[in-house]
Amino acid sequence: MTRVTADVTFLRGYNQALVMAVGRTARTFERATVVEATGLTPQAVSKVIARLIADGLIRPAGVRRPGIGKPAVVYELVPDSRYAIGAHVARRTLRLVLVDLAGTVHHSAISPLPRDFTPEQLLDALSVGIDTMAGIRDLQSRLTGLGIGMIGPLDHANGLVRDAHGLRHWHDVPLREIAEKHLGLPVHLDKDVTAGITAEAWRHGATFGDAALIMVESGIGGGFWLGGAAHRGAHTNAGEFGHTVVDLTGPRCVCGRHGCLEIVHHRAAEAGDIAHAARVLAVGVVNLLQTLDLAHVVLAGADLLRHPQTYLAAVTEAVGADARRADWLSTRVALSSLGADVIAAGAAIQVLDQHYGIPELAPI
Amino acid sequence: MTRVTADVTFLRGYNQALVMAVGRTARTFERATVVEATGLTPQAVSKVIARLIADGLIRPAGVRRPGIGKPAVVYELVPDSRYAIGAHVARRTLRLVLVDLAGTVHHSAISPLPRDFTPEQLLDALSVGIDTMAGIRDLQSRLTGLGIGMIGPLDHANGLVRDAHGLRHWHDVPLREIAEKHLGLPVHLDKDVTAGITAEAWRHGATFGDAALIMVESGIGGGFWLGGAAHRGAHTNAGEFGHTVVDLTGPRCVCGRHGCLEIVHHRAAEAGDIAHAARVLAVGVVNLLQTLDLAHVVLAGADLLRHPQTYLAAVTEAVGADARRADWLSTRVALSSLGADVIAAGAAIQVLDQHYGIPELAPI
DNA sequence: AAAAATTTAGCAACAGCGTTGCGTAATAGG
DNA sequence: CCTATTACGCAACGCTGTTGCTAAATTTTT
Repeated sequence: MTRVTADVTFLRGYNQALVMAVGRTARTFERATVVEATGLTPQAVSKVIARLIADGLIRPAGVRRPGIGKPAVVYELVPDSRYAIGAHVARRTLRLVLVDLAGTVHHSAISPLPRDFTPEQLLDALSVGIDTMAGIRDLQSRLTGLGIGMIGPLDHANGLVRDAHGLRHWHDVPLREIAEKHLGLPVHLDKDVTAGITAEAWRHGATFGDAALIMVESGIGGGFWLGGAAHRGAHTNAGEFGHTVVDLTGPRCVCGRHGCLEIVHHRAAEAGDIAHAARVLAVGVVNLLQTLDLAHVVLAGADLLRHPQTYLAAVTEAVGADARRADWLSTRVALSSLGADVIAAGAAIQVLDQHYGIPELAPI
Repeated sequence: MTRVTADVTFLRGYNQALVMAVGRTARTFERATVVEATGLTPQAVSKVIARLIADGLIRPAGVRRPGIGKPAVVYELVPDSRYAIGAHVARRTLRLVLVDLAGTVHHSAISPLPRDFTPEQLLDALSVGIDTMAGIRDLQSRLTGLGIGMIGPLDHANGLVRDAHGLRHWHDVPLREIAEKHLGLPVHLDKDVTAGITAEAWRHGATFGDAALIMVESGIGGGFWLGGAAHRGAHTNAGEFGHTVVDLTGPRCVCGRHGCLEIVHHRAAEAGDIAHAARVLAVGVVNLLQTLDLAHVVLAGADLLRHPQTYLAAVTEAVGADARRADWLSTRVALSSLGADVIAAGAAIQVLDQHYGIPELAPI
């Protein structure tokens, strides 16, 4: 939840979220751990911990004997105290996952969607899937909401699907509103790639720096994590990374320009030369690094994950080979740790993040 | 100043900065203006205003009679209550500007730097220039510091120049530290383009969304303003926008890759075809928009400003012509409102921003 | 000219945050 | 059994923005 002004209730939520962040990152922790990580006074941490225990979000988990002196109480996150469901809506499939407060994926299910499905058909599919998942455990009171990650363009702030590429019935659909009404759950809507990078950032913890998720799946998109938050751009349209020109004299792309990364990559892949396709993608990735100076690059997407090692090798090699990249310019390249679940899991995590993540201030 | 934990002193500084932001944006304002803009209660605004008046940062400026009822007190920023000096260090020149709290440039002076100047030579040039500027007015107590914007690579957080392109004597120079010692002023060091976009953001006020400053001057660089803050990347190396590949089969660039935006643009400009060069740059700008979805693009740099209308027209046309860009995807393209002063002014503004801008929280 | 209505300003009490000072509990070692 | 050490938390405090209410300054109405 973003807000403009800061009052004492903001302090409460903010410092509480700091402690939760420690709890997610470390399996167990004690008061001193939090004191060191945050700079809060021990007394303040005690108060925050008491509140979190009262909410059931963390719990004592034994003691640590420091050799001499009173033993320190060890705490741990209670992963199953809160859940969220995430949905990855693609052109022909719906993937649903159940994620707990620790960011662990508990169930994952994929189901087909009708060709050119309508909003109503999606809602029905969501409804069925959610009921199944919620029924597996008794989640009633612990389910915080549904996150939906899907292809854009869309308007994240207003929960509006503007004009999903290649889906005829999706023009200016107020999906968040109608889904909340239909499902009786809080709903959060975002672009697929943005949801994906959120999953990676949440799971890696606070030390996760600026990063991008590169997704190759029908098209090529990018999700960005910059300055400790997802970057969506001025109109929730950031990430159309596939439609950046890398070959001025290249073939014409569906978007009207020539030599877009997507079409050049697609031609190579179509011709069966995956290694070449991967090298083309790698050029685009290095372009991103030059522009944004990222600490992490995460590779994902169905088409990419069919040849994971080819792509990983090509991108790693291109990043490392760039002559301008000095030793202090380190960038870690990796395959998504969540595989095909990354988008859906990220969508779920965005819901958890709204409640238990660091609250943001949106100055005026 | 970034900090991890939030306490009441953070609230104080934060809400105070909100009021200052209103004061900078609007020429005059009253209590009700701030209440509406921030959501604070009138009583809270009164307290903040009282503190700011005590510090001499704002002052009453008459009354407004609302027709009926007690007249409202009108306030205004006191621009000359604080100053900062900004330096733009280029390969052969040093530009110094004096900027007041409102972001207005009062003096601007350019002086030559020796070929392959050393840190000592720069410090001497800075020293002379600063003494001159500080002598013009009696700034002693009102001078908040010196901001330096220069070519990279550098380490913003530690004030370290790593390896400035084309300057032999600039390897791992702790410029901030030695400059503070030599000049007796707080010093802030950043990349030129990042300083530049900060100037634009500060002057446009809070409604300024995600934006980029495109600078064409010997090389091509980009400064980014994303999510309400400057984006520097993981190693203060963001902005090497000129070294993104736009032509896979293009000529070899100094950086080792083929078909970088910079070399392709340079070849066109060298051949005298500025219109073509501008169109090449425009392709790069649209690439940025696809990736980052920006609300503003600001054009700057000595080479670009020699043909301002040619570049402005080419970029505006390319942004508008992109078939994928629907009507809701509006991006404003403009020339820098500060002209050649933009980098130096931005460096100065970064100093002012540290004191009177919105404080940031850096969670763990 | 006096009263009413309206708008703005600010004093005083309050709730809630993290901080500080200091006393208490729990352990190991002598 | 005493001491040193470590961890914990109550109570008072200073600070924030908020709330309730009164006072001040002006125009409009009577």
